[in-house]
Amino acid sequence: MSTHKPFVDDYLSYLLARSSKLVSEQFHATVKAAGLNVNYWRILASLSDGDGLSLNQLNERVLFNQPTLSKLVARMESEGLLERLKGEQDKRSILIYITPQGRELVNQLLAKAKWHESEVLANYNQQQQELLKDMLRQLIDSLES
Amino acid sequence: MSTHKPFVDDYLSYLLARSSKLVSEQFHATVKAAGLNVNYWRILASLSDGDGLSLNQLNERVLFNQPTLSKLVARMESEGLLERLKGEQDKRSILIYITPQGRELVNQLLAKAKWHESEVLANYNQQQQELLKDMLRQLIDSLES
DNA sequence: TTATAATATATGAAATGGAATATATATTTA
DNA sequence: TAAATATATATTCCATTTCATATATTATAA
Repeated sequence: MSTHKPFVDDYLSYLLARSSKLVSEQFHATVKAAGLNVNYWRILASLSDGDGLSLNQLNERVLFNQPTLSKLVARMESEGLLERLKGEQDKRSILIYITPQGRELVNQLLAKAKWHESEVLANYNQQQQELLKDMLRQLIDSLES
Repeated sequence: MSTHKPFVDDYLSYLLARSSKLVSEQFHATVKAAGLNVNYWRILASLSDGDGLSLNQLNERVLFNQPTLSKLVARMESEGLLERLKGEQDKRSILIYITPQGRELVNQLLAKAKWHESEVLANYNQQQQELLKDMLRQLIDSLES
């Protein structure tokens, strides 16, 4: 009998997809309990440290595709979580801001997200945690260019 | 001016989602060029090292949700890539096998996938590559239990 | 046993996502 | 500057996914 390691268990893309899904899905329960859908949460979290991004800039962070993000942002505006303002210099662009209501929601969740992360990483010491994140950031940088 | 690090750039779930998406999307062009859609590829890759899994078992690997996988598998059968057999011991279950045609497709892609992975990881030495994968595997294990 | 609960998969209606394209504005070129 | 090209966002239409539930089979309990 073969002790051959399954393809997917040694395939980086699979390991990333699987870990990503497992980590984020655990947190989804919390997100939904706060009355948000997951895409809304991703958008708000991406804007949380500085809004006024254009749709394009926001999309570079959240990696949806453009029509999807366009529709999501429109819905979120109609639900009072975001505000869209036409760009001053470039009138094609639309700049996206978090409303006070959206801010309140995301602030609650940011704290919970950090707490959840610390649970997920409880088995690693501080140095290992940084190492993992650094490797991922490096990977992302190399793929973006 | 603040040099504060954006929330998402230090948030594990985001780093995983982003790296996962970037890595897999790069490879999608190859998958599509082979005439496959991405979900088909994931399913075939997950079965490549041992088929005859039940729908449930397969779903534990691919992490779709059950109706989605059920429909995908049905379509893939109708397109000649998979075969579905009713389970012997448990007649509720359905066991999924790759057809010769599906096997041929996936074999081509498995080789290309490994090559792509080596490109993605070119900046890391062998030891770092194993370290990254080990950390991800550990993370997955801890989340599955 | 027979009734009850649990499990594996399938199905249908509604929501969502994506490809192609439209619209509006900006930039470049002749 | 006028025309052509490029860019940012929106919209339409269609395929796919999801939620809820149905069906079939198995396991458990009375």
